[in-house]
Amino acid sequence: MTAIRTARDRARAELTREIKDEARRQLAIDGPHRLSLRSVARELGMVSSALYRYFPSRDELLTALIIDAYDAVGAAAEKALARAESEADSHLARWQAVCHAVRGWALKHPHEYALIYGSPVPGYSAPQSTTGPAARVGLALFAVARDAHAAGALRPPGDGAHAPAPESVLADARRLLDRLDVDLPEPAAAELIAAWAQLFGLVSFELFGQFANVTEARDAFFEHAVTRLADGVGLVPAAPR
Amino acid sequence: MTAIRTARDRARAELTREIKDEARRQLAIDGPHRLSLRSVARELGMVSSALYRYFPSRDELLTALIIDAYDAVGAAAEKALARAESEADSHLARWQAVCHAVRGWALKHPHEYALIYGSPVPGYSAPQSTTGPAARVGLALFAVARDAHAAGALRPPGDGAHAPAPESVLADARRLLDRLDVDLPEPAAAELIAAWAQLFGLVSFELFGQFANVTEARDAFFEHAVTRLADGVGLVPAAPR
DNA sequence: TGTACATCAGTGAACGCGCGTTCACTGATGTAC
DNA sequence: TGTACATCAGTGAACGCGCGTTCACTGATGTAC
Repeated sequence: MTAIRTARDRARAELTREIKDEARRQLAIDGPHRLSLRSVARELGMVSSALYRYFPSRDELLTALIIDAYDAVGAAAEKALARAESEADSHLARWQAVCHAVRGWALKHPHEYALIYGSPVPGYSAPQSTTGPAARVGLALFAVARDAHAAGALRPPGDGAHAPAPESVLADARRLLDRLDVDLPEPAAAELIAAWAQLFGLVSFELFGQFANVTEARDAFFEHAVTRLADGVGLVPAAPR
Repeated sequence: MTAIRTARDRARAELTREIKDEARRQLAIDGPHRLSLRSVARELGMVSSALYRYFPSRDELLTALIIDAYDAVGAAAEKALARAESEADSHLARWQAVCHAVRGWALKHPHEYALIYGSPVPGYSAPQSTTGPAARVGLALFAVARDAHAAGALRPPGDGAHAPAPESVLADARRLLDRLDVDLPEPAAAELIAAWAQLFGLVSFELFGQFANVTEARDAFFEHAVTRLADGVGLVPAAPR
């Protein structure tokens, strides 16, 4: 039923994929705003109007690419996490693995990264359908913290001397924890949200050229910065024994 | 000589400004890639070819806007710092003042912010002339740390239990400190570079919509995150007495 | 202070381009009986 | 298994649009003597 499809269905799925692949290829060269249905069609040897059998408009094609990009970076993060878990790495190592996966994917797909974490495409507002895929990286980070907490490897809140988060911030954290059904102290969740945003600050600055003339040891810098982020969240450097 | 200009010169300066103002206005509505010389000219009641007396190409106009934007956010940061200094605020308060100025400017000028901290404009690589203005916010942050260090209000490196930065990262920090002629421990400079990038990660996530459904207490969240960043750099919460 | 010439701002027409989207159509594939 | 009809993919032409940039031009402003 659902497994065996007609020839038409298979052809349709394949062509949909080819259209997106070609669009991605052009994205990687020209950036999102030069992506045109006509040139995608041209490259595929079709007439431009034929694409309308697959995507009702240019914006819908862009949306599909955005969702795919979120899914790709999310999958990379999840895969890195799964590998680190299976290798029984420390919680810190898992955190680092997720962060490195994000950066690695970004360096490999700079234009797709820019599409989702750069300026929003003008006149275009991301539809609801993107929010699920967009959450995956954040969820991977939450999973690391949750597991560390469950294992007693998360520094308890109030341990450091730093200022506590105000109540309104903790309330946001609580709402999020409830929605995700994750067990984590609220202060840690608040730090994690900040770390999540800051992780992408590091990646974006590197990718968008802000580090030119500032940092050359990019790998080492990122590794160190990410370790410090983990520290801020409360992941202790080595598992306690 | 340089002060008194001919009528032609004054008219030229004024029109150059008006062109940029109108371009900025369109930027704020449509985003950078829809910015067209023709529509700017139209709005100013000129013929499109007339703009070529002022900017040799569309890209040059964009470059001018980019430089102006860097200068604007840099000036906002510097002004906030100067005010905090004159009010003899604590070093932490100065840090917060600079960060808030950046966020405030960004919220007020989202498209200009996206122009400089969002995706690089495709096919366009920022010329050398942008690097000076682009550095101003970072320099303001460095100034805060430098003054704190001079006043003995910077936590000495190695004080916390966190992992030290690797040598390659410290070397980058040293080169930067030399170039800027700033006296600061290398580890602190390394943390500061990371904090600088992370600050923009926070602002970008807020501005580009990643915080939707995550954080509602935006002001409090930012304030707290920025205080934690200062902590990471070594700015002690209150001036010691 | 006046004149002759050089510089510059702005015009209007044109070139050549690519774009998104619509629409009536043909021919192939799928479905119901 | 065969036929009649419905569905769908892809075509080709067309609509209407806006864009960056060039160029020869006119008329105003500035400069040198």
